[in-house]
Amino acid sequence: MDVTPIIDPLNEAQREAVTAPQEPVLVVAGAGSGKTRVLVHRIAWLVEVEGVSPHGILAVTFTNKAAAEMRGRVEELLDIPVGNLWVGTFHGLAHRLLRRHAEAAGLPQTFQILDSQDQLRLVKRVIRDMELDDSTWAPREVQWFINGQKDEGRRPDHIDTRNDQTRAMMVSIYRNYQHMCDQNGLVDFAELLLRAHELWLNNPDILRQYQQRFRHLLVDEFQDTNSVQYAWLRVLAGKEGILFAVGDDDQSIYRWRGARVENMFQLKQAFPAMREIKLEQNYRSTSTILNAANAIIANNHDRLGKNLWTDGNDGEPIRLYRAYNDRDEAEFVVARIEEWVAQGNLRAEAAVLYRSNAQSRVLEEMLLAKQIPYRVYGGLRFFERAEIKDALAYLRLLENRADDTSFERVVNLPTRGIGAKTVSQLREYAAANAQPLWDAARSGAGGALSSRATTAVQRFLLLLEQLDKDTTDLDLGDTVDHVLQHSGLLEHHRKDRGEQAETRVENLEELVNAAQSYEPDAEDELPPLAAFLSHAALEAGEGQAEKWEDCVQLMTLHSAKGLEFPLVFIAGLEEGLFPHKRSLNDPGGLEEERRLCYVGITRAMQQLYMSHAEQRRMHGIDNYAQVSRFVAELPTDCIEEIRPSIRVSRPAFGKGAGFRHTIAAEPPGDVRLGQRVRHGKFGEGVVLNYEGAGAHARVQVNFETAGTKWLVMSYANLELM
DNA sequence: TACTATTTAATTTTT
DNA sequence: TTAAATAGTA
Repeated sequence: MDVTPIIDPLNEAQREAVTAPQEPVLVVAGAGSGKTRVLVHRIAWLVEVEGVSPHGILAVTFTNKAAAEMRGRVEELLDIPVGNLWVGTFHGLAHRLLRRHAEAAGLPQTFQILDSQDQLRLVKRVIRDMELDDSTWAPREVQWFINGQKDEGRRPDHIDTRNDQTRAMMVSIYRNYQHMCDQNGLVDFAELLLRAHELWLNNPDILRQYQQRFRHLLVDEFQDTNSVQYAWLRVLAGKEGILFAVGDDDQSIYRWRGARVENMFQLKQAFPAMREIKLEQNYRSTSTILNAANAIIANNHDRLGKNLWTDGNDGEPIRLYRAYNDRDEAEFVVARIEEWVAQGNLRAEAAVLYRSNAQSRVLEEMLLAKQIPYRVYGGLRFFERAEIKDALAYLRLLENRADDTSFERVVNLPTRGIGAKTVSQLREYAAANAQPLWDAARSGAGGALSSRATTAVQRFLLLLEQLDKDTTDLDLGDTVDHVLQHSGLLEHHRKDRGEQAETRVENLEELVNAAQSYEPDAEDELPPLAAFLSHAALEAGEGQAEKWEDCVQLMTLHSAKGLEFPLVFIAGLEEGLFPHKRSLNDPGGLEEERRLCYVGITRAMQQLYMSHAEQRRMHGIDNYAQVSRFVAELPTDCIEEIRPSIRVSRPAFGKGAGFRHTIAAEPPGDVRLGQRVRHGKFGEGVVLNYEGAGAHARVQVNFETAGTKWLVMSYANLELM
């Protein structure tokens, strides 16, 4: 057998990982060190050389994209279809297990998946039903709480609420929410994982079956696993399972979403035989860029520790630009991109990275003004669009009449005279009788509805029954088409004028296409419609399905993870923005920001620009910030500061012009960050922040006794100390 | 029921 | 500033 294609393209460390004996392995893979290659080749090695059947291998990733790529590359390398190899996301695999063992998992066969939008709606409803004030119990925070608990594997009963009223209330919302999900056969993302874990724990025979099958567990991006995912893996591995984990602790940027880097550190205890291999040779960036990345991340503690290197050349220095304001910064970035393109490079090779989405705005305006095509990552995905979700709600009701979320979504869409009043009557009746809205509607809420409402509701029920009947013999594409035509949804959007309405109609037509060309995963053994609905929830689709055009890439640092670009800009390196002020409270948060910076830097292949603005307009008011601490952490010999060319006058935007601007560029009065001040009423304190200029300038002061306050400079009469 | 005015809050988002 | 959600009005 010829193993050259499998081991030849590998460097020494990669080869050690790929050809390691069948024992637990942890691969600490730095950015750009070829971790996907190692995973793919490891699978090939196991199959081709070690004689392991693909049937006995499970490979887990976080994103559908990564899963698809891995599957594709394995098939390419092995040159044979590997149908019974399980490759998928944690959520996808958990979903598959729950479908296969729905009963053992305590779920109805027809359970539906809630995406985070659906989940938020449901949380809102629960809060309302409990007659709680939703400003005290902000639905987003409650959702956050519930998911946080689930990510840690905690059910309501596991949570200690002694001496904590707030927590106790959170838990009872959680409990009611879960009750609602169970009643309606709904499963949110976190629940997929938690249930799958509980499936192992409660059904030893099922667990054993999978333990015997999957002797090899390969996990990508291990630093991003949360507690439940980790527990799920450990239980599945048992005593015999062989774990091959790949990850980079320095690229852990999802702690705030439940990811636990510690899982990576604990592996050695959990699997004493664990062999640790570091991939430090980088094939992406110049050594200047790598030096900068290494220097930044060296400021973090709690690392496994590694140093990226390359045998490539130094490349160009990292350019640092200090802008007057955000527009100046954008202008600078766009000018550099124009140069890049003028040198014959592709726009698509340039990426602008930023900390928060709002920053894209100025950049977009500038790109628009210069007529440079661009693409902003993020935003609504195809299956998350309102009109698509409406259509899916009809389809979900066909699958599962007990899906109240979907019921409420479309019961009056298009409008058919079922107003808020009627729905709330139905809801009340359904709650009182512990039955789905569908059943409540069938009984006309026990006769409580007005005759007009009753007819309207009956018409809706009949419509759905009719849709169900008419689509029994249709294939998936025709079913979706039929539902769109006969539910009145398409008509509803067609009669709407305007560009947006047109897009909506196009999207709905696209949905039919998507259904027509959808190929269910053979392993999932689901009826086509059910499979399609799950697919829609688990894989939200592309952001903008635009046709390919050579455009500049704009995205947050988070969404840049895993990507690479010849030319990279990191914009907005300012204290309070990056690192973000909301992560400064705890040291862990700051370290995560630093890792984010590390991720950003390591995206760059050839050229890296970093910039910050003295003045930045946020939420409509001008803010002043100091340069990010991360800039100071860069080695000075990697950096070349770019001085703005001398201009006759400083750029002043809007009214006011030069004079005003001169004042604005300085902190109000003589106040500086960290300055001690005294106030007549509040006593002594320290200046934390300031914003605005002239008469509107405000400072934030942390007083020793009075706490933190925002004060208007012209009134506060602060005494400098 | 649909449109308009007002209020409120604004970090990151693989599934 | 702005987007979204809510409240109020025709």
